[in-house]
Order: sequence, then structure tokens, then C-alpha cells
Amino acid sequence: MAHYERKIPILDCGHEYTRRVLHGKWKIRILLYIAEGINRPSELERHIPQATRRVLDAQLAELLKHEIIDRTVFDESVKHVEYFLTDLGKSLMPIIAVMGKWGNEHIDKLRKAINSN
Amino acid sequence: MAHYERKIPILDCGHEYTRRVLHGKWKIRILLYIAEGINRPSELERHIPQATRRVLDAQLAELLKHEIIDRTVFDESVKHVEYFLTDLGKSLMPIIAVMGKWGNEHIDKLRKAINSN
DNA sequence: ACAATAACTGATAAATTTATCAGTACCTAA
DNA sequence: TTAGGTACTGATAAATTTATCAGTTATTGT
Repeated sequence: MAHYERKIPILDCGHEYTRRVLHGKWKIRILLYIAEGINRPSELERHIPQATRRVLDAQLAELLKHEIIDRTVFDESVKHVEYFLTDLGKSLMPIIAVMGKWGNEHIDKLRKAINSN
Repeated sequence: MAHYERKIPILDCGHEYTRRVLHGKWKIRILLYIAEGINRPSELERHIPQATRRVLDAQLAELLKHEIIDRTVFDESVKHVEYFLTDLGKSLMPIIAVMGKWGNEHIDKLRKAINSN
């Protein structure tokens, strides 16, 4: 990724940092899977076939950078990797839960409003 | 804005719709102000000097489209407009509140992680 | 030796979001 | 009649995010 200097600064307040952490097309889905034990990149790839592996890796890298998840390398016969939620990541899950709840409660209205032109 | 056809579809699930509604650099801030009665575009402009009026108008238009806010026109001597939260918008505020709370609780860590390269 | 799986990275294109600049129209007060 | 406030819109540029395509390194099973 090689050191990219952001030109539009991120607002320095709690709301904005939370928005950033959650902002990423596949992040919430990835976190939900990791929370339920689907935590190897190849497994995530199989469970999220709409996203390419390249994109999943990028999202995982950002979640790592933001310290929402961490990574363990298992050097067995075939080396593999497992991701897991950090304490910070665990503390974020209730927010994801309420977002899902609200969205599902209003899904018909939201679908119409958001997908209309 | 003239009918723009989205090419990357929005995932049809509660989490994603919620993310969309909240996704917009100035939206959360706008909603917080509207909730506390700062609800005229010119007032919002004064309270959010980092954003240009054009950008605020665009964000307001999207919040309107998503039915998170609504609008009343006051045809007095000088016509003016007031925005207010719809019921849907009101029901969203607790989510914004927990996002702010979480972000502020972890702000030092988040600031470092997010702004690092 | 060869294909398949594991986990990645680099380069670049496409799409979307955010910002900038320049207008419109209407009203008021100096 | 000019300046300033109200609320907007159009066109386009800049920045960021998402996707695509092509590699790398290493191990297993055929």
C-alpha cells in the first residue's frame, strides 16, 4: 500500500472514528463471520463469494491496522492464518448488532428509499 | 443530480442499509444539530464551517431521500426552510449516540490507529 | 512434474464520494 | 441600485474506495 497521504482529513471526534472503522463494504460481514469462528481468509472467501479475495485481504488489512482484529499464524504442515477480534473489536460488536437490528426493522422502507432514483 | 445508475449494488441486508444511511462525511453532525434545533441550512452552514454550503445541501438532500429528515418551507417575508427528524430519523439517534460513545471511549487508540501510515 | 490450496502483494482501472466554482431566484434594508 | 441574506442547482474536478488482473512463495497430494 506504500504510505498514502490522505488529503481530506478525518474529523477528530468519536463519531467520525467510529464511522471510519465501520466504513468498508465488507467489514461488518467479515467481523460477524470472525465473531462466529469463521476466521481464516480462505473460509471468509468461501462465505463471501461476492467479494474477490484481493478485496477481502484489503479489508482485513484495514481492520488489522485499526486494531479491531488481530492475526495468528499457524506454522503447521500447511501454514495458515486465523483472525480474531481484539478487545476493541469485541467492544464494537454491540454497535454492529444495533445497526443490524435497526436496518432489519426498517428494511422495506430503507430498500425503497435508498435504491430509488 | 439527474438519475445516476449505481453500478456497484448495495447489499440487501439491514447492516448495509444502516451503513449507507450513516455514510456521508457530514451526516452525523448534521443530524445531531438538527436534533438539537439547529435546523435551517444557513444555521448548519455557520455551525459546520469546514464544509461548503454545496456539500451540506447534497448531504441534506440524501438524508431527505432516505427519509431520515423532512423539510418545511416557511413562506414569510423572507422564505426560509427548516429540516426536522422524521420518526425514522429519531429512531436512528440512539445508534448515533452509541457510535459517539464508543468512539470517544477509545479515541486515543483510534486516532493513532486510523491516522497512522 | 503438475495441479491445487494456503496467504499474500503490486499495479492499475472503475466507481463513488467529496469538494470547488459558478450560477439562479427572491426578498430586505441601506 | 447595490449589497447582503435566504435556499438552491449544474457542471466538473479531486480524492477516495472498490474492483480487476496478474503475479509471488510455500506446501500437499497426484
